[in-house]
Amino acid sequence: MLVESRSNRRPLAQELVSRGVRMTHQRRVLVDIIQGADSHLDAVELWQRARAKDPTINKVTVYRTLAMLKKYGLVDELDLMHMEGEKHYYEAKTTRDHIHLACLKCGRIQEFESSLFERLKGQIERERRFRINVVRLEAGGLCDRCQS
Amino acid sequence: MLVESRSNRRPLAQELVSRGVRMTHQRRVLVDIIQGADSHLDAVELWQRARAKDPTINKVTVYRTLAMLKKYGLVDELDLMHMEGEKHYYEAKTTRDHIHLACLKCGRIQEFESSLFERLKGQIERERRFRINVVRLEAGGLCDRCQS
DNA sequence: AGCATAGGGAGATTGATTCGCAGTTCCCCC
DNA sequence: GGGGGAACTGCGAATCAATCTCCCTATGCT
Repeated sequence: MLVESRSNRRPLAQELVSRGVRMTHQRRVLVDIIQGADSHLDAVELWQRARAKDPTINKVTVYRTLAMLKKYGLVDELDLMHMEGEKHYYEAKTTRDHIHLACLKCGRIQEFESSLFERLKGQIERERRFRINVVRLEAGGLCDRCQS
Repeated sequence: MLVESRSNRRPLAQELVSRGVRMTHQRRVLVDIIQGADSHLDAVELWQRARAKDPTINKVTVYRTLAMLKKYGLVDELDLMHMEGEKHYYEAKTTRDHIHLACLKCGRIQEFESSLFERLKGQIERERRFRINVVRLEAGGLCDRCQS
């Protein structure tokens, strides 16, 4: 894991170039989609959107690019409680970790930030001397709209 | 991936019967293994241990039993940061949720409990009116032994 | 522009999990 | 202490995401 702190929302493409990563046409297309996405994308959805811009982009390239972004700590990989199959979802990493709340009834995904979460991470690092690289907190249940 | 043994609940088999679930020979074998396990088991490991007791038990039955236990909220499903492949790990649900810390270097899994975690869950339920059924918090990084 | 090499395309492959169906077992009730 | 019948299991095949291999192409440096 080559995770380093990253300034807030600098374009991913620019970020990669500054780290000496070769910027290919395919990577630029993929990275732009991830950054501009309105929702959490899985690999196949990402592939389909990429093909709309460039029909030659291969699914394997999508996986390779995602693995590369993960390696540099530029995306987070989510399971979203495996609500549909075992696929993974991806989002551009933000400066602050957040929690994903998955409604098991309607499928809506909410995000939640909390200073308690930050304190909890600090407690883990202190009490266990564990250096956290990546953390994932997901909750499954019923959202406000789906109760009663 | 060693974990303290968890007999802090009544036997799973008994729990299932009291819920009106049919107790078959296969389920008894599987549930006993899960309950007595010294580590987090994946489906195939569980299957192999079950076959040692009853060679006819089929892998599919393992998956079906795990799905059933999940449905009743009697086991937790873990990803352990997908350290080796995409398989899932299972543990009998304990009375208190805990965090899994996965060392990305040596593979050791530690468990961590915290009242901050409980407070965080409470905050989510209050502020978002979200009823949490199941929650999973995993952190990947370097354990104390693997630093420096 | 030319070169060395990292990156990409295509199809086959793996590995975990699920499906369809036929045969079997548990367990409620007499 | 047997049915009866729904629930469960075994088995082989199917699915689905993700990965590998082989070979060709394009990027970034000079």
